[in-house]
Amino acid sequence: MSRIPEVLKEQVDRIAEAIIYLYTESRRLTKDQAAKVGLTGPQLTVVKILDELGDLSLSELSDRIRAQNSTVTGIVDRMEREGLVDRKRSAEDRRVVHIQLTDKGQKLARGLNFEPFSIFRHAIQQALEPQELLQLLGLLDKLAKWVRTEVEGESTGERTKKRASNDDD
Amino acid sequence: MSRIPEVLKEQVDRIAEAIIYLYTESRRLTKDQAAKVGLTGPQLTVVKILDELGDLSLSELSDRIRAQNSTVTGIVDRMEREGLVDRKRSAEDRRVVHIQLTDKGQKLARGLNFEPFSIFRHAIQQALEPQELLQLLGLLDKLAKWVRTEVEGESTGERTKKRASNDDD
DNA sequence: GAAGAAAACTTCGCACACGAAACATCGCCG
DNA sequence: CGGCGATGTTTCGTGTGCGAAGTTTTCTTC
Repeated sequence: MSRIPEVLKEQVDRIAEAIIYLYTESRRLTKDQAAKVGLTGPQLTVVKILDELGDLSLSELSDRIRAQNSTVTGIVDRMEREGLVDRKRSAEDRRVVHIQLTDKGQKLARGLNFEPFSIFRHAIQQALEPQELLQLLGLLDKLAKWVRTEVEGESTGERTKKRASNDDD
Repeated sequence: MSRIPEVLKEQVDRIAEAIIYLYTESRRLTKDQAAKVGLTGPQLTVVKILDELGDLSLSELSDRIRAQNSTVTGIVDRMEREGLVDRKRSAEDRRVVHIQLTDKGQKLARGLNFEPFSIFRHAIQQALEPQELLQLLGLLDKLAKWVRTEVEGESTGERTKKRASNDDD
């Protein structure tokens, strides 16, 4: 069961710390950048995704940004209020709502020269050698895969419904 | 400027994705676990930290959990309401508020057999060989260090005041 | 030792973020 | 056709999470 000597416990903690640090700091900086063009962090992400992929249903959007539908409803509400996106009922399935960028939203998206979490991406590129980069990717993939199977297998029959169809993201 | 061939752009994105995935999924699971004992995610973290380190001022607590004072004020408010912690004005410096676990809070903390982000820690231990673990730590430290200097150097004189005193965490 | 800067908290307003419940629509099965 | 479970979205209540402004206390500096 325990492949890892007790001595490495501290290292495990430091890895966790580092990931938490990288994530929170990146989010904070993304938010700052977004604020300069009048957006919030999540709104910036939505604008970029819609510009890249075209219209999406609210559920598809939720999957993309790893949030619940109820969360995204709120984000879209505020973006609609600002005239950045429109809601369009689907003709084929009238339960579905398609979210689309307005002209204003699209213009905004294309005028941006940064991505969400860009500090993060910069760090990866600037701080690491190509070979290290690939190493890191391999290790993180291994971790992510382990978590994925654990999460989907573990739950006692409940709570597994969502987030089961992530193949390529 | 760009040490990285264009080909690796996709790998960079995948690294970012992986970290975001690991963080958000861990947080979600931590929250689920905490809910079983009537706590929220951040509350679980606070309880564990206070049990481990003893009383802390609100600012020290903020640093530990990487949140702003105004956020922690709210968390402590609700925990105080639930009788998990007490606020004590410091005698030496009457601006300072010490947060301490109540008996109830301490009993709760010690009854828990899991840590915040424990899925995460498990993944690190179970999915990786000791040697990979050290490799990963090295790479993440490198990234974190780069971000740290970038963040503290970059800003045009503003917004750097906070978060300058992290040496060992 | 008093004016003013600085530090520690709190308050306020806003934007996520989630789960549970409500609602509308679709699909199927008889 | 008509029920009826499943699916897509919204609503609601609660809990973060942040920055700006406000309050109290301490520190500085003259």
